[in-house]
Amino acid sequence: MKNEIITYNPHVSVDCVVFGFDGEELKILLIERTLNDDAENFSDKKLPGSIIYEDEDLDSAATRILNELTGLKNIFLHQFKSFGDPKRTSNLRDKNWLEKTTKLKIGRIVTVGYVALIKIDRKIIFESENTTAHWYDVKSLANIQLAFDHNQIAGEALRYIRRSVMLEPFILFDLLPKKFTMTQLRNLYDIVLETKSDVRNFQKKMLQIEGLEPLEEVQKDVPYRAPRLYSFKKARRREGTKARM
Amino acid sequence: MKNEIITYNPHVSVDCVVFGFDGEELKILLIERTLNDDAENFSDKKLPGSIIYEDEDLDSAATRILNELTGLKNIFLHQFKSFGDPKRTSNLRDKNWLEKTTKLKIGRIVTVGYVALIKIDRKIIFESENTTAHWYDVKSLANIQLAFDHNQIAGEALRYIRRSVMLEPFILFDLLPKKFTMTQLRNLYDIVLETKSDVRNFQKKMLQIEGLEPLEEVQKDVPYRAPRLYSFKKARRREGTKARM
DNA sequence: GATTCATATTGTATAAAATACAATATGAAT
DNA sequence: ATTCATATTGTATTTTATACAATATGAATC
Repeated sequence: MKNEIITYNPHVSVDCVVFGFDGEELKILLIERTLNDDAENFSDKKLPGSIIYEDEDLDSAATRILNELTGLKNIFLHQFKSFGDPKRTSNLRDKNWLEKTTKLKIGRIVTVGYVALIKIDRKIIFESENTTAHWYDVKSLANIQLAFDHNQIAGEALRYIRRSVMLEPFILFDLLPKKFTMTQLRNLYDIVLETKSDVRNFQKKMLQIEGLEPLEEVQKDVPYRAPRLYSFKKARRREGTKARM
Repeated sequence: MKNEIITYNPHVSVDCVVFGFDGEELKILLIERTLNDDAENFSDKKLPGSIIYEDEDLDSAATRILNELTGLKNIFLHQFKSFGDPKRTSNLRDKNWLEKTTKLKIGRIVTVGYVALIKIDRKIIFESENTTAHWYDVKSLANIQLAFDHNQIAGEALRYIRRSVMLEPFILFDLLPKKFTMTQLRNLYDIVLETKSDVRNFQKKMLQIEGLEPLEEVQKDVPYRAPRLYSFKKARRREGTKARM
């Protein structure tokens, strides 16, 4: 709600792929898109994203738009890929929705993809004037038809995260609550990398990550032996371990 | 030289960071940019790149533009990052040059960065009506002021390549001639990753890459013991080695 | 309080990979 | 025959990865 006149750049957008983890499943944040038109009347899902302002950096646009659509603040968004198929906005339904919501004549839009790994209990405005947000199982993406090329974008985001985890496994801690169990960490790791880790070997390997510390505390309200909790005190983010020979 | 009328999309461009290796130094392909204006008169360097067509995929645009500017064909270009600082085209010199060469009114341009690793003896049109191309030491980039934000783009490309090599060292073979020596391979590896490999250990490690084969042939015209030549027969490109635990 | 249940926790032996380290070989040039 | 400049090669040690399952814990139930 600024006073200045804001000009849109209707040729470029950003889309945010936000991942969460509930201890069991990898989740993705999607928002509802509805159109009540003379011609059409539908509701489906899309990634949080929108066209940028004319005088705005891409990173800033991603941060702003994610905030506007979900209320999320202080999210570390990382650019991972841009998508520029000239036909990516030409589906009739997408076209109608765009022109209705932006009130601009929309031609082709190149979109810049951003990804974030967040704790699933971060405060999200799930219902607002403009949007409805929800967490969905990443698994279920195969069965949901998202707007535009958002299925493709989400897929690429996942592949990007996978590569990142191979180089810097500790980025997974961004997805876990402040206190978590080793089993949660292992589940997450195996879901992202599509592996099946051995319980003992995994434990050993993780405990040599600097910053991962066992707490004198166990999980509560479990109907069996309570697992120990761990926390991650981020050391400096290192730029991947440097290969040496 | 097509007959159809081609429409530009003056809001989006691609820039190509093409790396080569001469056995000693990592090289980058830059083209000359000159402007003879009433006001200004200068010549400097830039990455091969340009605005895209309105009806053109990003990947196709990168391929087309690299070809138009350097004659290079069948180059595997990989998108690595987009750059969208609203001020990235607002330097006066850059602005003048853009409007002169495109004959379009140019506002803000978001550019999509592509990277390629090629054999340095690939046929390049170094001189043409429009452009002059040259290989430059990547090292020397610190002392060359490129057009726009091209220094930044080249830097990001290098960091991108570094990460890729950590996951998939065999991409380095794209930079080497069909037959190369172990010393060349080691030099290249060490330049890209900024390491200093031990000669014996490096040899051992490389020889377990499937596809890397010693030839019954040695380098010629060397004034000392001739080193053995190797070649790389690309097995299937694998998507990084999958971590297992 | 003994038993069941469901999950947590832990160790050891073996194999593979990474590292540290320098003497000898080769072929051209003198 | 000697020099020169670089190529080639092995071994011992350390570190890391892997394979594998018995015991511990605490809550719930009888």
